[in-house]
Parts: sequence; C-alpha cells; structure tokens
Amino acid sequence: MSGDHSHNDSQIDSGSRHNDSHKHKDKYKDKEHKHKDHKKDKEREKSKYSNSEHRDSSEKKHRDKDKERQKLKDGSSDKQKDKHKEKRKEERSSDDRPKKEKQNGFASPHIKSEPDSDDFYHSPKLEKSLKRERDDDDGDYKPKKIKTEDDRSEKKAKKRKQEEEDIKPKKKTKDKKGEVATDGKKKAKKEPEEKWKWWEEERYTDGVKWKFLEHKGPVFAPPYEPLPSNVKFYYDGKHMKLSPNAEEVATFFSKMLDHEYTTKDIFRKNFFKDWRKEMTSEEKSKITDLNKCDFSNMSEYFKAQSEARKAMTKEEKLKIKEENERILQEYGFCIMDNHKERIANFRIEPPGLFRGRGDHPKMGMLKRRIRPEDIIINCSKDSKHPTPPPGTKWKEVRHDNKVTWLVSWTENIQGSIKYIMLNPSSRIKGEKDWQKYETARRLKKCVDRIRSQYRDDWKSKEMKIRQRAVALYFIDKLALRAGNEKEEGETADTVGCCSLRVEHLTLHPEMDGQEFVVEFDFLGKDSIRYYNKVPVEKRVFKNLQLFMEDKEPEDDLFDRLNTSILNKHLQELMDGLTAKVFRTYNASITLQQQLNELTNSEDNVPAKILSYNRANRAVAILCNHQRAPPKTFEKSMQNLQTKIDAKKEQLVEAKRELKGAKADAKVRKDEKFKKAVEAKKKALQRVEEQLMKLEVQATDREENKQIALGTSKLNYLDPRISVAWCKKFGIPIEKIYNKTQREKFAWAIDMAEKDYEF
DNA sequence: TTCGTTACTTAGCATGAACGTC
DNA sequence: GACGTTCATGCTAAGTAACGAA
Repeated sequence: MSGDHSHNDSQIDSGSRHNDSHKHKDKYKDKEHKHKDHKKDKEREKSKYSNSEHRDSSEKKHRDKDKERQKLKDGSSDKQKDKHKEKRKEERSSDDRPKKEKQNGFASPHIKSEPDSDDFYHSPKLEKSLKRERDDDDGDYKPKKIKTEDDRSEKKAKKRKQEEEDIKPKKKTKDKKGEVATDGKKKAKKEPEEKWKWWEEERYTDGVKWKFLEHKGPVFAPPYEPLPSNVKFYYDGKHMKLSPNAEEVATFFSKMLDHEYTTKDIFRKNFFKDWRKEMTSEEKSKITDLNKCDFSNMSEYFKAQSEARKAMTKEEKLKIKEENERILQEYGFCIMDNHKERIANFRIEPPGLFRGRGDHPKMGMLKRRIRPEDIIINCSKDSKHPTPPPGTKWKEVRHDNKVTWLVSWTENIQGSIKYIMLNPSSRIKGEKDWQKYETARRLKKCVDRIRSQYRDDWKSKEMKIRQRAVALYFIDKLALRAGNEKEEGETADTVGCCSLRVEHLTLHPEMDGQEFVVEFDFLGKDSIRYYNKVPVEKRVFKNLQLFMEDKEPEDDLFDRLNTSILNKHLQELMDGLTAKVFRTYNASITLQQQLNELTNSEDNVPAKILSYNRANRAVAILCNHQRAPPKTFEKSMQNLQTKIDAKKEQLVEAKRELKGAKADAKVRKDEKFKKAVEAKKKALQRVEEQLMKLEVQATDREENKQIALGTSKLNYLDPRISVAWCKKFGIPIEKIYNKTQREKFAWAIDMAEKDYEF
C-alpha cells in the first residue's frame, strides 16, 4: 500500500465541528441553488479549457501550470456536464434559505497497509462454478418440494426438513446459537428449533432471483376519516367547512405545524399550490392566501389525539398491538422458494406532504394516496396471486423472477419507483450483502496495484486520466461517494466526488504548518455537510490547481469525468469494482485495524466494548456519518454525571469502611474480622467497577454526541470482523449487535471464527 | 455516447416500545 | 405503577449503478 492512506489523521481541523457551523452558514445560503443551469456550460467550459491549454501565458506565476497544461492532451469526447450554470449564477445571490450545517473534522487514527491474506471464504462472484444450476422453468416449479434434492448431501436433506418447518405459518425464526436468552418472556413465543442456513446452500446462477414467490400484496393506508364537526378551520378569521379532499390535505399541513418545515417559503408555496388542486372551485376562489389560513384548531385536535393515544389503557394498547401482529402475520411474510421470509415494508406509504431533506425544491408538495390501480404485483405464475381490495384491480400482475421486489408503484413527487422488498434477514438480501463484502475483500488483494496506478496517472498526458486519478484518490483516501449527476431543480443541491465543483474546495499551499492542504466544504447525501482539511500529495495539489484554473466557482472540478467513466475504468482494474466498493473496503479494513490497535485483552468487558465503539467511531467519522445531537443529550449527560458523583462518594465511603475493618482486624485477630475485611474489599472492588463502568459510558456517550454508528455498522462493516472479535475476546455478540442486527448478520455469526481476517 | 429507466443500497430521523428508577 | 430516559424499529428519502434504447 502506498503511504498516503491514513484516514482522517490528516484532518487537521479536528476541533472545528462545534464552532464552525455558524461561520459557514452564510456561505451555504449563498451556494444554495446557484449551481442551477450549471451543466449547460460544461461544454463551453471544456472548449475554454482546451483553448487555454494551447495559449501562452506571460504571467510568471502560471508558468509551471502552463507547462503542465501544454503537456496535456485534450480528453476527447467526454460527456457534457454543463447545463445550467447561468441560472445558477443568477440565483446565487438571491437565495438565502438556511442550510443544514454539519461537518466532520475529527482526528482519527490511520489505516495501515496490510499484507494480503488468503481469502478465507470464496467470493460469491467467483464461485459460480459452485452454484447449483436451477431449472429455469417457472411453470414447472412445485412449491414446497425441493427440485434438486437428489444431488444434495445429507446436510441438505436435513435442511429440507427445516425448510418445511420454516414455511409453516406463525413461526418466527430463532436467534443464532450462542445467543444469551435475555428475554425469557419472548422465548415463550413459538420458534422453530433451527434457522435456515441459506449461506450453506448454493446460489442461483446469473439473474434468477427466485423460482417461487407468493405473497398477499401490500397493506394500504387507512382511508381518510373526516374531522369531527367541532374541529374547525378558519380562513381570514372566519370558520370555513372544507370539502373532504381539501380537508384531508389541510390535515397534513396542520399535523406539521410545529415543524420548521411549515415556515419555509418553498414548503408553503408548494403545499399551497397542491392544496388548491384539491379544492372545490368555490374553495379555490375563497382561499387565496395561505397566510390567512388558521390550522391551529386542527393542530390542537391532532395533538390531543396523540395524547389520548399515549394515555390509552393497557388493554386498549394490547388490542392495537394484537391487531398489528395479525396484519404482520397476514401481510408481513411471503413464501420464496420454500421458505417463509419476512417482508421489509409491506405497508404502502400513506399520503402526506413531501419532506425532502436539506433545501429540497419540492418540499411541501402533496404526496398522493396510492390506490390498487397504481400497484404492480410481482409473484410467480403458479402462486396464489394477491387479491386487490373489493371493487378495485391491480395495475398489473407480472412474473419477473429476475428482480427481488414483490410490489411496486410510481410516486408522484419525483416520478420514481417505490418497491416492497424483503427484510435484511432474508436470503435474497443476505446473499447480496455477503457478496458485497467479498468484493471488498477482493479489492484488498489488488488495492496496492490500483493505488500505484492512479498515482502514475496523476502524471498522465491526458486531462481525463488525471482527473480520474485524482477523483479516485479522493474516493479512496476520504471515502467520498461516487457523485452521480443529478437532475437540476429536482432535488437539493448535493454532490459527491465526481460532481464536486470548484467552489467546494479551497487550496492552501500552506496551512497550520502543513503543506498542500485541501479544504473541502460541501453538502453530501441527505444534505449532510462534509467539511475537512486534508494535506494531500504535491502532485495532487498541483493537479487540483490545474483543474480549477480559469473556472468559475460553480464549474465542475472534474469536467472530464463522471461516475460512469470512473466505474468503467474500475471495472477494468478489477471485476465488480465500483466506486462504492472503496467505501466498503476502507470502512471494514479500518474497523479491523482499529480493533487490533485498541483492544487490550486485559481489559474488562465494558472497556473492550468502549474500544469497539471507538473503532466503529473511526469508521463513522471516515464515512461522515453524522447525526443531530439527541434532544435530551445535555440532560442525560448531566444525569450520568450525577450518578458518577454519587458513585465516587460511595467509593470514598467503601474505602473508609475497608480501612476501619482492617484496623479492627489488626487489633482483634479474629477470623470474623478477617472475613469482614474480605467482604469490605469485595464491596470496594464492586464500587470501583461500577464507577469505571459509568465513566466509560460517559466517555462513550460524549464521543458519540454527533456521530451515528449505526449506518456503518449496518452497511459498511463486514460483520465477520465483529463476530471474530467477539469470539476472540469473549464478548457476547449481543453487546455488539441487537436482535435485528443479529438476524441480518446471522450468516456472519454462524460462519466467522475468531481467526477471521477481512 | 447519452439519456432515461429501473433496481437496489444507504441514510437520518421520528416514533413508540422497552427499560430503569423511584 | 408512574414517570422519564434510552433504544429499536419503521419510514422513506436519497444515493449508486446497471441496463437498454436512441
């Protein structure tokens, strides 16, 4: 591995997170939306750029750059990335909406290069020869019988038995072996003896996702219930009875009245526009100004309802719970290839107001109600098809076993397709997840070669190749996302690596005693701010200067590059390699290295878990997984501190008592007094341990204030690393993964031994 | 090559359930 | 058992990336 892959150790502004947000607020207000119409200028930019490459510069300070430029060939027929720059420029100063402000900038430990190790498990991608060839003929498929049983081993015959167990209704899968029975009550629920180990079976060959699929279809949102007559809407101070459609949409707004959303101009504008579409012509003519609408009575009604729900008796709550359980049992599972599998989201999204993240241009728009006529059902031909509600029909019933979804519909805000799919614990999701980590492990084997190649490419004569190489360096070093192009005006203005603009970087030849520092400041996925100051290699720095030269702030940094070009290149370097594999690889390798570095085998369990959380945290920082500090954070820290103080007092007391007991034992050399000393010693020890546990908890919580560990744990960290760590250090797996996570990672919990290496 | 479409993963937040404390 | 806090889960938006048609 090349030397420059320490993650975040280079973030020299580790303290900036807490005080920088206001400082940058204006900057974001300004940046907001100014990129519109950006893309249409890409071509102009490109030609401008090629021209500049051949132009002589008399400015001395540009001499080196010019030399460099002259060396470069034009990057041929690259994609235009230049649509809306003018518009963006226009809007640049007009927009002053606030921006969500988050930033990273924590110091975190390095990633060290590791020698390649042999793959412990076969990569699913490379394992095709091991896969069972399954008959492609859907029509022939008999559910609940195993077609390929003849060629199966004894183990598989045993499994068949399990499978038949599994598909019996009402049975829940059981947690993995080794799990401590912490919830005795729940254990009373019926559960099969063994869980289906799909990971011990062969996989389908290319494309086919299932042979048999049967389900009950989606659960629709409950119909609208008109408000009671005493709940009133006022317009311009006067009560006004709304038509059912208009009233429903008004309730959506009134339910959000306490939310900041409803104060935003775009939200209000979008809402009002869509609301008017639902009004009768009479309403439309009367209600012309949202500011004259008074939803407060409606809002109070919903608050009271919510309170009433909280105040329900146990019996009432139980009744609701039972009803939900009944719906879950009826609609929450499907049969896929002889196995009963849990569905992730079997409920159709209810109508409401669209809540985009960040400064979304469509926030407040009406998300319409989905009807059976909007629904496409996917199931096998020979299954019992789901029946639409009486008097309705499905848009379509199809039988496509090359996809994993059961139900789909098109939403009206962005026109994108929504799906109902299986739970992460399902075979179909698990296999994919496992495969993802195997691809990342294959990257581990060739990452040195790839790194040395992109370093060479920094010197390439072709601009396109240089840009690709620098982008890849960022993706690798900083775990940036790929950065697909987005449709202007359709979504919030966010970027990833390939879509970075000049305005998102500031180059500092020298900063805080370090050379060649790049300051990143942009909004990434979910409009989460990425803020980082990173020293880079000189050559990267020089290239960036070159890429930024003669460009406007709103121009693309990598004007010859997009994710498609980058991924095509990556595909040539390694089968299955895409930009996002780097994130998975770097996250997982960081966890493994951090665990090796931080875990002290002498530590007790809470201290080891703190080490684990710190390792997890290093990854979350690398991937910029942030969260808003919990609302109760300060208070809960205070409470914890109170507990710590009390425990400290208890410790003083315990010490005093031990001293007294010792003194007694010295004077009265009696067995009874000796025993008392022992007892006091133990008590002291106990208090010490409790205090330590509390202090560890406080440290952990404080360090975690603005960092979300869940996302990396769930999506980026090869679970086998964690399982192996638990096994090696005798940590119960429940301390690391909760029940849902254990279900998702059942494959890893079952297969990883303590010597597993990513 | 570009563009639109589709399928799927990744993401943070709101809510409600579970838990601990008194 | 009531209450406050913490944690798990559900929800759905927002990404990535593959694919096929023009």
